Amino acid sequence: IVSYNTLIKGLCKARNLQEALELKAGMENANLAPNSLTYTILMDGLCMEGRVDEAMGLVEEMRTKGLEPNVFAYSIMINGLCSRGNVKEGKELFNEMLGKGVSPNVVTYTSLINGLCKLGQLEETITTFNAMLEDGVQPDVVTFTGIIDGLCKDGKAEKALKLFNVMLGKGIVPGNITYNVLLRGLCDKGLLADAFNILQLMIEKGERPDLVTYNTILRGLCNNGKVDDAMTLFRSMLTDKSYVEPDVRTVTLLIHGLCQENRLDLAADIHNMMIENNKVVDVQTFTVLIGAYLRADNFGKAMDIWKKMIELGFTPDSLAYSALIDGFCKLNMLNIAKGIFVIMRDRGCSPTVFDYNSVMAALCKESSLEQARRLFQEMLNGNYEPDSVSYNIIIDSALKSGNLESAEELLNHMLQRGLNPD
RNA sequence: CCAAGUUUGGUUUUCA
Repeated sequence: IVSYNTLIKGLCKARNLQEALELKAGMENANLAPNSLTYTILMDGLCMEGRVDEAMGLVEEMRTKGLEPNVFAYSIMINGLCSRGNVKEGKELFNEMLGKGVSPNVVTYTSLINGLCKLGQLEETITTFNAMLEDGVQPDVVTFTGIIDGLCKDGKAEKALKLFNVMLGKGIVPGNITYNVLLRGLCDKGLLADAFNILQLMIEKGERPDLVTYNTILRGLCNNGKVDDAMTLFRSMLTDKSYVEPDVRTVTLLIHGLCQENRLDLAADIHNMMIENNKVVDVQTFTVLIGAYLRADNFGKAMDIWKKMIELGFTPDSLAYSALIDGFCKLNMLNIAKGIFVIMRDRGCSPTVFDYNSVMAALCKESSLEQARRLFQEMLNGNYEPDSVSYNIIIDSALKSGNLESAEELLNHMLQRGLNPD
């Protein structure tokens, strides 16, 4: 049974759930009863693939086989639910486990807290955190890191910094990830000075900045008008062994930053340099450049880059087409944009709601309200779920044409679909 | 004896 479990674990890690599940069936056929470990491995594997319902099914199956779910099983399921935003059911499961007398541990609490935090439910996060303390479970570095990240993503970097200091005061040693999330939060708030202080603290404490650290800093520099410093950092990463080699994200971030400052030719030079040196670029890197050139009205250059991308054997994905569609819309080349819809379908990429929104917005701008409405209808007919942006566009166009009734009607549709107007 | 939790890149509307 140990060997079965080991094999199943390997298959799950390789995302080969199909075979993992078959192997479990195989054990059963061989009259070997899967134990709790077998179940939890599979449940975790299913959750990682987003198949949370099936994982829940396994919990039921455990019960029918007389195996009561243990703290591992509950923690995995609570994490599976919460990390996909289903905190409601996560909490239910948590209460169920309390009812069954299974004691949550630090992992269980941390999973729940993270789910709450990601939804920005600050008060309940604190309540749960306190409940954990009362329960005699001590938060560890992962718990703190999760909350710090939640605060940062909610735009509360100052609070996150305070919590970071509380953590230090408790003698908990921050890990690389802790520093990285905090750095990201501070950079996003424009608190670069604080970010660099933290970076220095990190180094002083003997934690080596990793690739994520550098990418985070580079992004912070770019987003705060310090692209030249970002360039310097990038060069250090390329040449200085005490740094870390840049990866495709580093390159994409830098190119994105340069493009936002309208330094397209420099961005393209760097991009070419990377290609010539066999460094990593991918579809996303190309997409940034192509989008930027289209926005700058440089249709020819954008097409050159697109061609180069194809020549080098990269397959454009849905977002690459989106960049084209959006670009052509902004250049008022709506017919071409619509042509891309056809082309991308041909190549197995479905246009997204985003793409429809781009075209509808462009149509509205040139006052082709009738066509915009038709496109909206086409979207509905094609089983697309318009999002609040779609509604904003189309309602805006109705208002512009003085058609108050249909604007109101659309607003009602929107509410029925549970979208919030703003 | 073997299972669970935290971080980095590209596209869309209006107004600021």
